[in-house]
Amino acid sequence: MNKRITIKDIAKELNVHHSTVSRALRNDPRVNVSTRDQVLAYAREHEYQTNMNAVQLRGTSNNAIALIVPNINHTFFSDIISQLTNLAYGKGYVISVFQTNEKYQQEKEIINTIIQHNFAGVIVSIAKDTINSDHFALLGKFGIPLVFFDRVCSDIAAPKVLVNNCEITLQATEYLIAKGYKRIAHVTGTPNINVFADRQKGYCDALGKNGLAYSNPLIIEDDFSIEKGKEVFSMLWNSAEQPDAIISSSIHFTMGILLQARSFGIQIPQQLGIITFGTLLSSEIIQPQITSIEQPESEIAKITFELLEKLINQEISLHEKIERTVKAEIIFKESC
Amino acid sequence: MNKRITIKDIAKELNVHHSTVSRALRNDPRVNVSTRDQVLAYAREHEYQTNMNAVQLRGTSNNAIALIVPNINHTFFSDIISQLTNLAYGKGYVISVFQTNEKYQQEKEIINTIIQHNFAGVIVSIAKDTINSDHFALLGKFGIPLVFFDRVCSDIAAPKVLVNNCEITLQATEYLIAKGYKRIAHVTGTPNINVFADRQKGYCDALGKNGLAYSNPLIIEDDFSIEKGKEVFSMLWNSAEQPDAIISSSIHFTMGILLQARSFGIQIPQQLGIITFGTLLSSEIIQPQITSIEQPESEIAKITFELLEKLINQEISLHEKIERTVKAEIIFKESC
DNA sequence: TATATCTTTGCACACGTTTGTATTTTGCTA
DNA sequence: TAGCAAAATACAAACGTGTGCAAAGATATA
Repeated sequence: MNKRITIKDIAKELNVHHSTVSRALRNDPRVNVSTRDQVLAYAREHEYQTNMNAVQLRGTSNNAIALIVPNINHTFFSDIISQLTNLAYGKGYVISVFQTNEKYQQEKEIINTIIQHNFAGVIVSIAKDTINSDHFALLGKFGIPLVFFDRVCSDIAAPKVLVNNCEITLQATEYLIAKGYKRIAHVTGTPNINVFADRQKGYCDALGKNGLAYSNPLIIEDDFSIEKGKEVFSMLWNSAEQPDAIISSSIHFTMGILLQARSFGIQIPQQLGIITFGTLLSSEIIQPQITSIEQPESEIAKITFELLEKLINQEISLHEKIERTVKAEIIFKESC
Repeated sequence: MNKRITIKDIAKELNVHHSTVSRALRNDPRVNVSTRDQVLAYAREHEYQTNMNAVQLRGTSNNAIALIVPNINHTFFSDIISQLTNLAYGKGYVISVFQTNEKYQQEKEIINTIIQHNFAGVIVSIAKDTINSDHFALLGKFGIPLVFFDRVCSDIAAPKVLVNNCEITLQATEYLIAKGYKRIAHVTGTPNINVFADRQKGYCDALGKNGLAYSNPLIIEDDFSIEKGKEVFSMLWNSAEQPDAIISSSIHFTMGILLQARSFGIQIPQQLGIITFGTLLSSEIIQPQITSIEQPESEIAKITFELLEKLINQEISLHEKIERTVKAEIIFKESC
């Protein structure tokens, strides 16, 4: 394990001042071509690597972006992580991914870490637990650019990239109504999060518009898992308000519902209509094929990254109240 | 946007030397309790945050770990990322995730970035493209601890966490043979990678042991995708060597194969037996249920992290040639 | 009261880099 | 060849922390 070589080492070896070496490495025209070539050659030869901690300490630059998501291993998020990582790589940025596990406390500590490491910018989709938003305000105090996507904090001034959850859920619900379904259940997440609040609004609006009263027992808010999906479905199916259709906010829920419905011998779409948010690796593989609402992950990633970049380059300001809404799409299949 | 407050600011305000503040913040017993409390109070009040760049520049510590994977949005990897992130969080480390997209060039540049940022350690699963391993050797030269998992570099001295790919594929193949299948195809990845070389060896060994000659046309090496799966299956099925069973190294391949087989009206398991590596969100959902080989992601993550931690704490050395092999498991279902 | 011991604080330097300014060297012109 | 501008290099300070060592102050011991 050789000690790492520094700019000063090169300077000493070549009998020049280390400032000259610094300039040479950055191709400053002020340094003589021959000495520059000498420096570059020596640096390459001895595998010189910039010490970014020193660079960043001076405050000159920082190419690290932090990405905070509730769960890395949910398709929606891992797709976006993947896309963002590639976008960032292309622009010379490095992305660090953080996972909150839906916990407010973790989110808070992560924000502290980000401030301490002086990240150039932050991209966030907030945790379910998150009620207080002081930690995001803190980022602002330290002048660290911030962009929200999907799950946002309404009371923080920062660009937001949203999905048209309300609208698309309204459309999906009306589609079910048009198909003749009457007792439509909505299985979703906590309305503390804009995403699920919006979907619930769309759902309720659709029912209202079509003269169907919505009854609380048909709205279920819970944590996403296949097991919960099974439980929830059993409960719904055996209740007085037995639904004839379900809109599910999570593919995990949907899996559980499908499995349980199958074990009950329920015919889809005849006895039960289903529309789900999200998708499997290949949705075609499931019989019957499920009508789903697909979110444009790569578009979200692209817009989000562009906004953060503009924020970093000060082309836009945190206080401009920018909101971009991208359109989800209903993929019509056989489940309703 | 307030300028960020530093240790010196606190010192000036409280009329003490900044070294005293530094010690106070780290709970050094050498500093008087009352001054320490004063410092802590002031720091909390004014939202002081350590500047990690300065700390790391001094070389005292670094709590950032880099994780390099070929693809973030493959279940196997996103599961491991998720697990590792949680483990690291619990121990006060921060994990940065990098994605190579299976490209050698990107992997190389990522390694440079890691060296430049002085990461405390690196966890890697290498890209398909990677032939040369000099960049990993470079990490060693800079004294940065390194652990490989799953896809490893055999010629680099670093701990490796492996899956018993050869053994489990042998078992799976023999299982198919025992079930009466005779022309077993193997659809897999490039043998440049140990993972796929091992699986191929297990497959060939099983055939050999059971007096079945293996013919090249039944071994397909390609990049993973559903489309490729479809193509490959069409090709196989229409070839002279039409297989009666397939072992697939990728769930993407398997999806393609299943879809194509279904469109051909092929009966599973009667006309075609299938065993696949990997799993869907819920494998039960597919009819018939597919016999699969499941890898213990959380165990891999756990062992990998423990090894890296020991390396960082110098409890073990890079040259100890540590190899841990974890066991995959065949989940028997209806597809053969 | 003088001396020894312990507690608390201050001082100065180091980490590696960048950058404004001063200084030296070079090349050119009169 | 003196003089001067231009080119090249050197110097020094700064970023924010941590730490060995010295110094000062407080307390205890003889």
